[in-house]
Amino acid sequence: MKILQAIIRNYLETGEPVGSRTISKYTDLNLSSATIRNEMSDLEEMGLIKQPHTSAGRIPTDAGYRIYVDHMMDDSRREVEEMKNLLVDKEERLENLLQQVAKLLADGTQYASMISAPTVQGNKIKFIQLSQVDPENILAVIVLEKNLVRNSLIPVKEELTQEALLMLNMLLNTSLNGVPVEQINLGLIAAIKKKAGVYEELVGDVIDAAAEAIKPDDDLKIYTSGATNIFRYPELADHQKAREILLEIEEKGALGSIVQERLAGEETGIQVYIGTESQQESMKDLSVVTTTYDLGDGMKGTVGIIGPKRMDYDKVVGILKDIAHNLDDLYKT
Amino acid sequence: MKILQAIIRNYLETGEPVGSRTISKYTDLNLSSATIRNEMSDLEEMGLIKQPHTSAGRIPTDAGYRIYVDHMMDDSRREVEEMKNLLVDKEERLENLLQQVAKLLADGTQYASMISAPTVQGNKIKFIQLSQVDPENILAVIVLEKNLVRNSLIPVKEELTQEALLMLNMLLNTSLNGVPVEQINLGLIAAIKKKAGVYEELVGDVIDAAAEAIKPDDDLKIYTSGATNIFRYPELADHQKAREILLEIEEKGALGSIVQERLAGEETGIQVYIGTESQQESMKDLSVVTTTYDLGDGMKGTVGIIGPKRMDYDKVVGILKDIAHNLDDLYKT
DNA sequence: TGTTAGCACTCAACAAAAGAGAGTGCTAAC
DNA sequence: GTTAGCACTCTCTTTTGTTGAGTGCTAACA
Repeated sequence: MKILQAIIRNYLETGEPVGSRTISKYTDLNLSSATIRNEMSDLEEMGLIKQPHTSAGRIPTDAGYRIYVDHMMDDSRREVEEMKNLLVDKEERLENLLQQVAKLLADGTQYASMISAPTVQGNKIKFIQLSQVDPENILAVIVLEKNLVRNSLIPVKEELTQEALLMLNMLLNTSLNGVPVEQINLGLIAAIKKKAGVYEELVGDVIDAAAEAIKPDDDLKIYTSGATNIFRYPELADHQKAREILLEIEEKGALGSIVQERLAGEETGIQVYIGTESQQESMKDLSVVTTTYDLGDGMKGTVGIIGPKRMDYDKVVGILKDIAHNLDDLYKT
Repeated sequence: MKILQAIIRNYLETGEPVGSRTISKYTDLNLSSATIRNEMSDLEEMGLIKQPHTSAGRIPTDAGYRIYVDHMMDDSRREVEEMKNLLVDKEERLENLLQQVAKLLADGTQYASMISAPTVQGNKIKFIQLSQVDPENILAVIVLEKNLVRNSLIPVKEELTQEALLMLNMLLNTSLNGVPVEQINLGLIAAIKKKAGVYEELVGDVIDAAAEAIKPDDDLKIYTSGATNIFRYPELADHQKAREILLEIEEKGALGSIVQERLAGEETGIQVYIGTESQQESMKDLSVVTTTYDLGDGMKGTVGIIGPKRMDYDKVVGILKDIAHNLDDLYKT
């Protein structure tokens, strides 16, 4: 239905309810406003558009947006050029990179953005080393494939001898090298402990620390940017709403669920949540567009845009694809 | 002047301009409204209070708040009990701790809060170790006093021999052990390089990496929380203002300057910036109360509360002192 | 001299009333 | 199937009063 498309297009731009007159005038359909009105009636009956009040124009419903996103989006309209060369520098620290990407997205789209730290799934241990840092502490350094480095300080009762350290290092490396993080289980731990002899306890500590260091860190860390952009959209800028939305973005609760949902699922393309589709009460006036990026070797994360329901889906989808693509390439040099 | 105190107290509570009648009624001064009016005239002339418009009550000016903060605050009124046992758990990762503290502050005060990561000033190197992680990379682990661990991956052209590594480790440790980070200068580097012989280049890389790893990381990292609390205060919740303030908090520009100012100065107590006193246009409707915390060995940071000018200074100062105290103790076990 | 009562005046805030304008649904004609 | 015309609805804006809090000033009082 060309008319639905026209209505949504117009509403995306202005944010105002659009009336029959406007459509009749500013499209090349060459239909009078009366005809449009009839059609509108039908569309309303189908639940694709609605009137905020009698004698106002129509605005799209969530279902209406859905149709638009699924069938009517014009991929050629993508205005990605501006961001094409965004040059995600290979930043020293992942954290900064993510924050930078979030900012980039927010600035580029004028919406709010989020990006989750990649989860380290199926990452393998590549190198372990214990060193006596001072008489009371041993430093365990664990390097994973993809050169992720973690370290942990382990207090010890007494200083270890040079030989003991050497022995333990050897032991740990031979037993854990190439083992995926998830596969470190009690059985394996027990086996290694046994071989450690007197240092059983210490080895237990080291493995615990390793597990600890790897898991909960980036667990569900989400970086956001451009939250204040919501003030650009009058329909969201109202006190009550703005407050709720900002709180949501700050606390990241709803975003967390979305990210988890994304990571759990197998789907890897663009996903669009319109209004209540995200199951989150606080998101009812927002749309969230997400996609998955993949740093390789199971390091996946989610990146997305949060904006008003009347967001420029074409543009956002384009930009997200771009970013995800860039991130995908980043570590595959 | 008891009257000024009464006016400010009242205004802090209500946020509404306070009239002569109110003061006359709800204080134990036993003065009629007429008298109060006369006094108010004087206070206005002195620039301590002002009227938003004729026929409205008076509100304090920045100067008025200043007087209050400097001379009239009632320390006994502190309502810190609620937070007394806040139990800042010794979190694994500093970052989480700081974020947690920020949230605690925001929740406890109902204002926005900020905390800067501690700057590592005068921290000394305690331990350095190079290890061959894989054929192309060497991992440099640097441990500082206070057990701050940094690491950096250095690409190398060819694998080093066991002996070479041992030699370099020995060299680096003997030359850099106990050296404050700031004192690593070109002269020192040259001297070490010379001793490194064939590995001159590699050593240079390591030291560069070390310097790199230590400095810019936590440099001016600021964690904030509770930004949305500003919506609680009608005088800030207006679109335009709220947006500016939230943007400021998100971007952290102004906060950064304040933190730097604090760290540069020698003062270590509570500091209150009222309105324009912070030199930041965007802060003109806000007050910022900060204090410095000290994790020991020169690891200092700034923690503060950002709120409306009519914030409950007594309470905020109390809580901040408490938090700073807790943080001070944290690492001094 | 400091305090108080009284009064006229000002001005924001609220509410009711009056238009204006946009948009609709429906009917009748093309 | 499309269009013109018209009465009707409802929001939004503007206007006009009205109210009430609060002031400044003057004159009386202790």
